[in-house]
Amino acid sequence: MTTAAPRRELLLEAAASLFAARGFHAVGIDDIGAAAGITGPGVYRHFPSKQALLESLCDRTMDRMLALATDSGDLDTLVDLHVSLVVGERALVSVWVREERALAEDVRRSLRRRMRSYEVIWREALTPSRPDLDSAQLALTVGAVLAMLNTTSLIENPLPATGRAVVLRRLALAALLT
Amino acid sequence: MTTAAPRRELLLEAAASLFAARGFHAVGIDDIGAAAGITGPGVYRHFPSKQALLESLCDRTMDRMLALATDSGDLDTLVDLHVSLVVGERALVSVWVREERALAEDVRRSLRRRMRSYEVIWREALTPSRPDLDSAQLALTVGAVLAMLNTTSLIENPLPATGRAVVLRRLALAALLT
DNA sequence: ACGATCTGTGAACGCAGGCTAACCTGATGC
DNA sequence: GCATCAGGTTAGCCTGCGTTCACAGATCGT
Repeated sequence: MTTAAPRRELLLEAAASLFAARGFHAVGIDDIGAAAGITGPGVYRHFPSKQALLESLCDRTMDRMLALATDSGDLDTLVDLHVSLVVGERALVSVWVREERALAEDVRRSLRRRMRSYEVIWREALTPSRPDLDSAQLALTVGAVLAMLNTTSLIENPLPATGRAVVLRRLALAALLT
Repeated sequence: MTTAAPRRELLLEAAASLFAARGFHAVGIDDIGAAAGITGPGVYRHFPSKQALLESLCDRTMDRMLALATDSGDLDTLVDLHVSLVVGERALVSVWVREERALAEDVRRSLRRRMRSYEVIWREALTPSRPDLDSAQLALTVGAVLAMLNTTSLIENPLPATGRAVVLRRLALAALLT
């Protein structure tokens, strides 16, 4: 399964699950190293700082989201892909959602810009279905639905992944199109 | 307006807006004191620790939510009241949503228990309208919709409060009832 | 008058935790 | 065979920041 994963990747995975479970500030460098099989300072052979680790994770999340967006045009598959991302990569998404603030200002701006362009794609996909909404209402609608899907990554629920996906997809489409 | 507010209250308001704007860990005791008109250590005349400040804020938020829930029975007014809380007390809600993790374990458990009882009220109000959902689906639906409303407190949008409330109300009802 | 209490101040303490320094080692290339 | 380097290790530095301490004015009951 995780055979012969390069150390750098191990560190990212370890950081993702630790940050998701306990939060950025509550996790020490030593914890991250230990979870990847080395000691704390060893981490600095692969990343220049603890923040850089968080940056890589958030960047990666955003990369995946934007990749989804370029793949497909209509709203339906947009929702589908986003839901599958959120359900499939819970740790990554929840870290991005909750710890974005711990990033340096410039990195945050860059991330927000990319997020904004993602939202624009959603708005454009939604616009034809909702001529009743002005642009501010459209923006709030898309923002709220995306927030719902994203923060769902940290809700605990007995449903298996496929069940979650079905419910979320229905919720999102109902909110967007009703 | 804020004439003759007792210092303790000033501190809570200052902490709320600072935590909301910059995050718990990025705000120092000195900042909080300064925003309330005193120096850092003076805060300890009113609160035993920085965490206690956060606890008070989260407790207060939860108090308000539970107060709403007991006031009214049917889903429609439940949504209405929650939306008006979220729109009216953005700082309080966003602090609770994002900084809950910084709390001590026992306080968190207590808060979660109260939140859970709030969600149960929502589920009971929703159940008659949705006989098609089993209990896990119901729980996820309610959790997702509440998460949407709550996290909306940190979305920036040109719409005025009333406009926001209208959109959010429609989104929530659509997601819940469709 | 006058202690007591409440609320505020400046100075300093303690310590957690991110990061650096110095050293070690096995693989690799020439 | 030996220099080099990637990738570890342990020990320790150092800064920020939450918190405590000793003290100073008000305000107040008696």
